[in-house]
Amino acid sequence: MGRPTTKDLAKVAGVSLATIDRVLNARPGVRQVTVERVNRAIKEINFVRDFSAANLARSKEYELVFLLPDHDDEFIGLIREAITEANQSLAHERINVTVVRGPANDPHRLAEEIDTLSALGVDGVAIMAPETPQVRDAISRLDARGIAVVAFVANQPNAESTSFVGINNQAAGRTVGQLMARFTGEKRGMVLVQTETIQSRDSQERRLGFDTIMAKYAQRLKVCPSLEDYGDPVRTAQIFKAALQSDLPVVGIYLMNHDIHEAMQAIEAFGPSQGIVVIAHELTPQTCARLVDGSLDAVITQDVGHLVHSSIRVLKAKITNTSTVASQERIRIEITLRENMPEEKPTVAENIE
Amino acid sequence: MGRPTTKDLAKVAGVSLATIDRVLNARPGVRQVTVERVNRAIKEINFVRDFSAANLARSKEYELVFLLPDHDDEFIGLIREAITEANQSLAHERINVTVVRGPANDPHRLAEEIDTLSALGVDGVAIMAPETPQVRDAISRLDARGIAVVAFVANQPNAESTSFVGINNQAAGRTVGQLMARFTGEKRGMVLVQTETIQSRDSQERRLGFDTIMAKYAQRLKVCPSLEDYGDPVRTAQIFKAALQSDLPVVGIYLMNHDIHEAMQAIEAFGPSQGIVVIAHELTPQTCARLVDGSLDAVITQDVGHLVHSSIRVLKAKITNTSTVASQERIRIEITLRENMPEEKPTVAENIE
DNA sequence: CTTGACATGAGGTACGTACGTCATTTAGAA
DNA sequence: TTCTAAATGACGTACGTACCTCATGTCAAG
Repeated sequence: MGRPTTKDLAKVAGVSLATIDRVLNARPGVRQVTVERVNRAIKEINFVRDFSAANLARSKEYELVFLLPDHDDEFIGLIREAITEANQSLAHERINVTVVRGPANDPHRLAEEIDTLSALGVDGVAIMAPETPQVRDAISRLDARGIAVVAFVANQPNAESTSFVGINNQAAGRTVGQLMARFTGEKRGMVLVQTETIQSRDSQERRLGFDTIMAKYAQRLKVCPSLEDYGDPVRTAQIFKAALQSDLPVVGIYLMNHDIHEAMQAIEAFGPSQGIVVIAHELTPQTCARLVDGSLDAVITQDVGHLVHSSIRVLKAKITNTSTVASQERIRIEITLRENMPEEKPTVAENIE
Repeated sequence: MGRPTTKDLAKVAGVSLATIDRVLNARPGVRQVTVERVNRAIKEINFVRDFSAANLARSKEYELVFLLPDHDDEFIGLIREAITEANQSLAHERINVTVVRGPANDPHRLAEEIDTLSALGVDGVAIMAPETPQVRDAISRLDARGIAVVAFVANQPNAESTSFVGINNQAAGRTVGQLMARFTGEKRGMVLVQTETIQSRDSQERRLGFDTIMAKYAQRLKVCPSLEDYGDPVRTAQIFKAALQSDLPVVGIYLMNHDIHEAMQAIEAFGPSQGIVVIAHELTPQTCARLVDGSLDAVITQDVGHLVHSSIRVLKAKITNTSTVASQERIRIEITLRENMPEEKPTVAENIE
């Protein structure tokens, strides 16, 4: 005997299949007493709806959308790859994932973009965007229309009923701090922190965590105010040149941006060739290469595949009103050194023949 | 229009549903030319079988077994929890996971245990056991009966057609080496390496990786021969006492065992209270606590939930003869410091009501 | 030409659920 | 009691696939 079915449930609850159906799908026309009788029976025989069969019968596909920033850095690229991959492996489960790009730095237009989604028969949205009042309101509107929402990578702490899939940035900053404190040994000097803009919540949280640990464990080091480059390569070069040529020797650099290309070039151009501990975020082809050649000492990572899959699971759970396994949805703050970089291991299973 | 169905496939291939069925399920009675015609049509319309529907029709449950060592340490406990959890979340997918315990250190009896499994209608087995000829042969026998096998945590490199779900232990050892080299700063002295037995393949690989890095980056440190404690608490205390009271100061300790309780007690009893860098494996309640209180400096981790889920996905893929997404099945070597320890974040989704 | 082996088609039932229609029962008010 | 609306039951069809039976087609050996 397998799991109990709706038939078993009907028998135990002493009602017909039709009533079971009405209760399970929250259709009208059932007395409260009967609803409760059915619910008791559900618990009694530990009934769980067979979602494969349910979806089959509904012949419904879940439409999920990832709303990503419209600029392209390597991190976003990895996310898009992971989404494509997920879309393929989830085709079996009647889940369709698409990507929509939105202007991350224009809250009004972004909010409009979000509003558009609700018209398109979308069932769930994962939003990666800086927190703004406009976005928060747009999320509420989605919520009002019964569309599931997840904050993806960037938290939306003020949007209610929106789960967050991503890392605790303050903890990430602390982790970088700890590594910086330990990797610099007993050296004295200056630590640079670079970011695109200190306006962004992520930057602020990471910086806060970083400072906490530096203050606690590395008072020998002087942590400079964040260097903002506003995404401008010329400015990046300038600020690094200035900082690296100041009196105090630079012993550590924390790169908060996803895109580290310009910064690394500036460091190589103006800094000493050896001995600066450089720590960055996100494992991309570029950061990988730089871990290998030693120009980066550590990279703080959130597993992109995990981020995407977790978001999808959470969205699906919200849509079908089921529960998720909390421990599985926790995104780890990973530390990657040259030694524990993922290798390309050979594919494990065979293809369909 | 959703995905193509068997009907569409039949139309395109110019054959009947019955023939499609025979081809898809490798039933006899179809000419080779016809099989190829169907296969061409599959590619042409990009047909993918709907496994939910297929499983529904089969009304078959997949029986998976995790064969775990019969001793109980915290790591095994975590694995068992993860399996229980997975079993619940996979009930929807008609996957049943059970745990069987086997005598890890008695290859003959373990092999018998494995043989028993094939009688029980088991479809797939994840085996966590040291590599021995007996086990390898038992795995071949499973294989011969068409039962999918995965080597879990401990690799079985000589068992053919057996995938491995776990980490590269040599890389893990290298990672520990790098951390040890950097965390000890400029200090000089001795590094201890403790293991249950240097016989085990895992220990050997980890040690090898560790030594490679120490030789390369920390020649100032003297790495001692591995201290074997054979799982005996008394012996653990003895060897640590002797090592810690020798002439050269101990600056670092690498604990390879899952169970670190005895070792840590000995270190606290006989070593200096401060300044020794201690690195261990696996994130358990105990190692967590010791990261927090500072008596451990770093823990090398493989995500247990990921291990379990990945094994299940790989087994399922083998059984249904489908493919897995390689990047998703790669188990990361994670570094955990106090700062990036997983927090208990509140459950994200609601329960069924 | 017959025979038989094999290849293929046609059609049904089942899996567990969704969802529709229509008939019937029940409860509460008149 | 009688009427009415609400609650419930009975039943059919559908989703995409598996798997069974039986009929029919084809081809080559005898």
